[in-house]
Amino acid sequence: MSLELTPSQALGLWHAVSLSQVRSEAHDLTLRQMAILLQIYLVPPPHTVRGLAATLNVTKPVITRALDTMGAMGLVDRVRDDKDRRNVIIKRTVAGALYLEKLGDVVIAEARELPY
Amino acid sequence: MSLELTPSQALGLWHAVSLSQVRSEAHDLTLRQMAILLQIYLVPPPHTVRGLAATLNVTKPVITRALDTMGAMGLVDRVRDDKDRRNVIIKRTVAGALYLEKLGDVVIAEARELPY
DNA sequence: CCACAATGATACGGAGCCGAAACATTCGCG
DNA sequence: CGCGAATGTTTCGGCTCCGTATCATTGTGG
Repeated sequence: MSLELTPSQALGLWHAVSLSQVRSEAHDLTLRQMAILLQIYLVPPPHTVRGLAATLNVTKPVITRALDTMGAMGLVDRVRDDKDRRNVIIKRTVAGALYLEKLGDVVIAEARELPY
Repeated sequence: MSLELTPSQALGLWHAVSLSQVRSEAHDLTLRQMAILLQIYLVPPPHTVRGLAATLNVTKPVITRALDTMGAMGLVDRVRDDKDRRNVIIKRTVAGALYLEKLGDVVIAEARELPY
């Protein structure tokens, strides 16, 4: 059975999680960065700059810069593809997995405490 | 009964909605702006700059600037409080309500199409 | 081999947001 | 009245992100 939400639940959940993120997080990710991170961790590899750019419907420099930023945070890693050295394969990290695990916990907790 | 999500559902929902926002939206709101907008529309008025700053745990200029931006987009409106002219009351707009209604629709649609 | 395509990174000018501090206006209270 | 507190705005320098164009490296096909 699919997950059926009422309009009140949908916006209430988005509100509660956004609020939680804003309140707690000193260094929050951009919506684009968040989407890239989730794509990397929730969709089977391999992930490339070009592939992510096509999926998110943004230009390649957007992906490169986001990977620079999140790479510096330790959330992702980049490795050259040895079969085709033009490609860069984006790798997951323990820190990235932990980051998203915490995000999932927040979503679950806020969903549980929603009114009706 | 409360809304119980599995970790997979929680992150999958966040992923799908973020992706949808990034792909479609030319001019996306900051996480802070989103939190402010949702706070204004989901919590009973009145809303003031000071109150929002305290709720979101940010400084007042953050609220002022976000209201400038979202006001220019027509998503919110500002009116001086006649009882205490130091206060500014933040008002909802039709465009803002419509914007959030569409966001709610996206969340509901993505939740419905989540795997297991 | 060599010209061309593909991939990702970089340069550059512009725009938006940030935190801290200073500011203008209004209220309250002695 | 007058002075300090409260409220919201503005200013400042700095940082990040953006889009376009260009570059460097690597693969591919004739």
